[in-house]
Amino acid sequence: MTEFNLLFNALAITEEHLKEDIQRTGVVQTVPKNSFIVEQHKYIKWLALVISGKVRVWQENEDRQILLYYVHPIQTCVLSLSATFRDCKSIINAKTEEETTIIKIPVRYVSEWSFKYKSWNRFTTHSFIMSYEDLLHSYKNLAFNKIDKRLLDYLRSFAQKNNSQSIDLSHNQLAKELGTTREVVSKILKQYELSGIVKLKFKQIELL
Amino acid sequence: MTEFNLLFNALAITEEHLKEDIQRTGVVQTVPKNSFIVEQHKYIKWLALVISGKVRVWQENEDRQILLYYVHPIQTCVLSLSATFRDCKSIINAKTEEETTIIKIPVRYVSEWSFKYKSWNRFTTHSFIMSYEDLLHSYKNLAFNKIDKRLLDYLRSFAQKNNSQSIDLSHNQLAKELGTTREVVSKILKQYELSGIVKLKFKQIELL
DNA sequence: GTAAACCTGTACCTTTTGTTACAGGTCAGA
DNA sequence: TCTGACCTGTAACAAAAGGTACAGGTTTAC
Repeated sequence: MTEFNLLFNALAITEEHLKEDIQRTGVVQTVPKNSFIVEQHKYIKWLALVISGKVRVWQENEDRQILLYYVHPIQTCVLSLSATFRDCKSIINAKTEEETTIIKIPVRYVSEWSFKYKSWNRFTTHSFIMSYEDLLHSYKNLAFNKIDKRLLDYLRSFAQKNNSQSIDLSHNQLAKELGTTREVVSKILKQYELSGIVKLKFKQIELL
Repeated sequence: MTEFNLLFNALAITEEHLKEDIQRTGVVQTVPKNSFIVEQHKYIKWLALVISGKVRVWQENEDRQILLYYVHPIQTCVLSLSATFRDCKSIINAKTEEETTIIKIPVRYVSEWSFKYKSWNRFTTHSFIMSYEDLLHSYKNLAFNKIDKRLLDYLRSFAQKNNSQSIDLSHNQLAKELGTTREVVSKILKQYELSGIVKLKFKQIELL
């Protein structure tokens, strides 16, 4: 099955004209691990739809960074979506975490289609809503929870998403996801290990 | 000018059919100060468009709360917008801060129109984008800045929005906007007063 | 097989933020 | 004018989070 067909199926796209439009204007591209898809302060020219692989989206300061979300198949980075509706610079970074295949669509079509094709309208709207609610949850989490809880939450949701009880991340990586520092993560994890909640290995954390 | 016409002007709505639809299905309502427009965990049945007045939107925990944003004329609470696309319970609270006139639109029309009418599509999309970016800024702010800076930022943007150098809020109210406690706000403000950045009065802070 | 790069653990200290407790000020309404 | 509700200031303390420093483990690439 072609990448395009995968996309059409996943988004429940039935309109033949939309299919044609996407196939005519979209570009299939496979990018290696650790490539930037979107870079802070740069203009967004394409909407990237992830077909396979994984993309990490985050914000950064001088010395810290914080995860916003991951883009999995078949999703799009809602921020490039938003940029498509008014030409603007990116306020986030997005980088592949593994080899990733995307379909790139020039931004100017994205809003045009949202009025022209019902399924595209549904897709963009739905993406916005989901992303907004995700961000809202993150915001609430950040505002009200201490890092020990945020860390455990992160580990659990990571485990759930990957359908495995072990998390293959270094303390440093975890710190960056949560916007804190390595030492803090090490300390908390050690606490959790002493409480019998996790088991620590090299670059791996096992949830018990 | 009627409330409806105010709305049509502000949103640049030209389609006569859309105007008719809005007038037929919308309900103009003036609600007193401190009324709930949306309540956490309750179903959202209407999309409220603020015509005049001001609505505060926030999230809360057991003992804390944090401001999300204010809805001013002519805007809508993007969360009720998102709720309209899939029947769901509210995850936020919204309350009038002064007497407020709204136009309520039953949720089922909102998504329908976004495909039917170009200007409505533009309006909903635009609302989403703006709100998303606002929230993203808040998130970054919360993640990377200490409360003293967040407080000062808040005061300055408040002053700017109200076009006045004095902020008529108690320390307690400020604490709730920022998700912290009254004592912390008092201490920081006193620091700023000693540094000559603000002047403190009863229920009023003047930016110098 | 070895160096360089990265990972983990931990002790100690500092800064930031929150808590408790209390004293006194301001204001609106009875 | 008195009262109760709310506001402000502040000290002393506690908890949370971050920073510094260092010791030693693991992995990868040459």
